[in-house]
Amino acid sequence: MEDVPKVEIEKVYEPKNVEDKWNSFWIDRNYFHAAKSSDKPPFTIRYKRMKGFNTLWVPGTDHAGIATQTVVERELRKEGIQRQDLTREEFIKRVWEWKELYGKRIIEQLKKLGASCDWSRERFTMDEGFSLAVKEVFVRLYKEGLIYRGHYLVNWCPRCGTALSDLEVAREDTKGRLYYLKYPLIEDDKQSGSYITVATTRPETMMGDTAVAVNPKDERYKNIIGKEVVLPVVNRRIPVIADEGVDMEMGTGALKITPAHDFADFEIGNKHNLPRVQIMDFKGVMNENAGRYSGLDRFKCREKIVEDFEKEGVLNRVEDYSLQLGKCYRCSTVVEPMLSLQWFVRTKPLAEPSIQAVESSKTRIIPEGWKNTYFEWMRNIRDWCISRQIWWGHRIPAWFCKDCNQITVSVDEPKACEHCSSENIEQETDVLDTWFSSALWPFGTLGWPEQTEELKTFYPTSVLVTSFDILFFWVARMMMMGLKFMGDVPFRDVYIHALVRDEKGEKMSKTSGNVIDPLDIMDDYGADALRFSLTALAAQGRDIRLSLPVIEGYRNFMNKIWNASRFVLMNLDNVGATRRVAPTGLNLSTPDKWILTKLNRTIKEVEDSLKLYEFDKVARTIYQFIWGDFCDWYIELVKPILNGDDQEAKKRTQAVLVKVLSSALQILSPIAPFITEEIYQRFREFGFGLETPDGKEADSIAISVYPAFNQNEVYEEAYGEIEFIKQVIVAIRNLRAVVGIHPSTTVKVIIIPDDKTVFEKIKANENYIISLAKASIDFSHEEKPKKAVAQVVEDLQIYLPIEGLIDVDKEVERIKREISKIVKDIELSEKKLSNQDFINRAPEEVVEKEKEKFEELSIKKQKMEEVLEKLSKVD
RNA sequence: GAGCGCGUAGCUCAGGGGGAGAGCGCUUGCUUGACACGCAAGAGGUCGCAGGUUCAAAUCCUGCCGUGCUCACCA
Repeated sequence: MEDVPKVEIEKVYEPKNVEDKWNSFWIDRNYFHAAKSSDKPPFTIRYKRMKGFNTLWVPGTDHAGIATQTVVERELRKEGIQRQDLTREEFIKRVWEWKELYGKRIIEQLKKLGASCDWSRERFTMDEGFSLAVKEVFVRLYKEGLIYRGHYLVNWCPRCGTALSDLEVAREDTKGRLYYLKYPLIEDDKQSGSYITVATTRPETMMGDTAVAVNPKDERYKNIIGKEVVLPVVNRRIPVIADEGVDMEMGTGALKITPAHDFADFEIGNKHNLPRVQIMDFKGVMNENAGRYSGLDRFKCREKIVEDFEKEGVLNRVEDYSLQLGKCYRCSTVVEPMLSLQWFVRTKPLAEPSIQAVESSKTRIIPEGWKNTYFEWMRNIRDWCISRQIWWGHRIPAWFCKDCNQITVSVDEPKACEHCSSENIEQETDVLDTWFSSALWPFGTLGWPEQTEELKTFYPTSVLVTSFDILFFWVARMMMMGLKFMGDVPFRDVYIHALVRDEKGEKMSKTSGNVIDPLDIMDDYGADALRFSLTALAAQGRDIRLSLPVIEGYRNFMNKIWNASRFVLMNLDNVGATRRVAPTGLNLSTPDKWILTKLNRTIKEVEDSLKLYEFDKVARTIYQFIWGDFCDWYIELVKPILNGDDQEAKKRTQAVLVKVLSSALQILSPIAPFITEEIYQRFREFGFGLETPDGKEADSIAISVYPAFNQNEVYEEAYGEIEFIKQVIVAIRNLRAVVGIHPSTTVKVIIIPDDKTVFEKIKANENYIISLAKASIDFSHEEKPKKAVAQVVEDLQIYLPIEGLIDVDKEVERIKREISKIVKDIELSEKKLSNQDFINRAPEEVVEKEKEKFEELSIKKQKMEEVLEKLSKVD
């Protein structure tokens, strides 16, 4: 007792005391810094680093154009300032100031989580270098004709005051109304008194109608094709045209055409050369083309016009109608299709190679199910509107000439128009879609357009880990740009991880206020507990429901690891002697062999699962090994040795303990880096350092060599033996519980083995049974006990004699229940074995296994019946 | 409308043609020389419903019911 080492370790693991310390330790030591070039293949994450790869994780953020501008504008408004009160430069300065203050949240979260990014390479899409790449890409695409400018109908957010891409419009189920409007028919140049009725959800757009379309096959309208109707309110005459695209079943079969405010109508308008009448301005307010409604907001206008129509008899009827309304994904304002001059990317030529790359698995998408979603989008891709009418973002590098009206596109600011040499030029005020710049991330962050060493080393990257909701926004577009400008895919693997939802399964969002801030969780439970929870719940193809009880459970697991380590450390006396002893050469005990076998199988399973991105399996495997095998059994099996006098055995056990725990910590380290580092550093103080790839002692577990599966440490026989002994121990504990014996009382059990091998197996492990089941064993071959409860393990009968009274009836019931369970299984097994088809058609090993099972069950049944008979005789 | 996914213990979820699993919760007993954020022993399930394929189906197929998501210009 005197030489118990002076180990001072807290009973409960406190993440707060260690996490920040190790984070700055890792970063100061440059452990996450990637070599510019290396002969080692690159990959990300801690696991690969421990496997000796040159790893790089580039951290960074995009500038979130519209969202950020919106927030900053709101801040300014609190000061009574409108954006327009400032110059563009002043405003952008304000955005940068805001970004410096609040834009670090994500980075903070990442750092706190212990993300092993190379922080010296942190990038921001608005950085100078990255901006250069953006301009370069724009210019090249423009020169190739893949970017064009034109007057088209685009999705317009009247609140944000900018065009949006198709992806930035969210469709939402909305309750609306279907209004039936009567348009008077013109005959012989005057109103005939008859009408044609059209149905619309947007009656206010009628002022922009330039035709009514019907299906040429529609008998109802055949005779009025080519005639005219007169639009109420504006009194404009418009033709009735025929178009095959009109669905005769929908509405009235007559479709009002508003080319300037509806995408489908725009197409029909083009086909028939219809004029486009724009009836509202960019704020959604009706303009002079709206006649007496001019100046009204579009929704107010609708109310008013419906009211008027009702009075004037234009309105035939109104029906409730549910529709999918497009809304701005940033502010939920109803999007308005608007005619305007915008910049577009011609996407088809870029999509083609991106489709092929995934078809040929040059890039793999994991889980595979997402491939279809990717293909679906890529194959139906439409041109991408990339111009935004905001200030925060990459200003489009195009200059308009006021003399010749031509455009000059250039990376550097031009002095004069390249067409007429006029110096009277002005830069485009629009900026680019944020995603246009994010699309360049994989090469833009590595120094492109310069051909840097980093590009050569790390492009194509190994893996992108991301969420499905930006599969199109980001992944698809990185694919297009990567293939276009680097001639190769941006990443080999795309791992689509689960979306984290709240405990009710709802998507977290700021508006519904159910966001759990990871920083808060880490504050309460530690970063490792959060990391482990997310890993354990990361089953492929399923979202994560994050709830506090789950995190608490894994916090407890961290504490368990802490205490197991505490136990091992407290038992490391004679440090010098056991230091760095490889357990393989020692005279190992059966439990030693058993735990080493388990360890190696665990390592193998973990690595196999990692390769398949099955992170949940990785977590479960490690959890089971550390808690279920190492703590519950190995430590318990070994306690008597550590407390005993056999010095040799003690040293051997210490060596195995350290070896197994170290390896377990290593495979856990990529998931729980903080606690494993803390424990590792304490082990180092005792002289148990791990090695780096070049054979030096590792200053950090994060750079130690990941343990490898070792076939020489797999001991089948010892493994089976301990598994058997475990069953015996559980059986005895069960008997104790049934009878209600106090845990501290030692009992005597009678074990009746049928053959010598079994007897020897028990005998050899008697000590373990004694200490783990608090039982002494009496091998009485002849005499079965008079008064006892019993259990059967395989062909082994275990009796616990009873001194006092037990409820014999209850015990008989219990055994009978157990027997009937066995009988059921036997019957099932028998049925199979007597089925000729089964014998003939099932694989041999399955039949063999079934026979063995039948044997086992039969023996067990027989033994149980003996026990029952015995018990029944007790009065 | 099209596509994808999910219905397994009270809850959260693994598994995935040949003996129903884990964590939490629950019951019972424990200040056990690492840990009560713990230890030990238990209870708990026609694997959504109905057909089909197969020697064998919780697992594969079809349909249905429920549920979630993504995409789509249908008035």
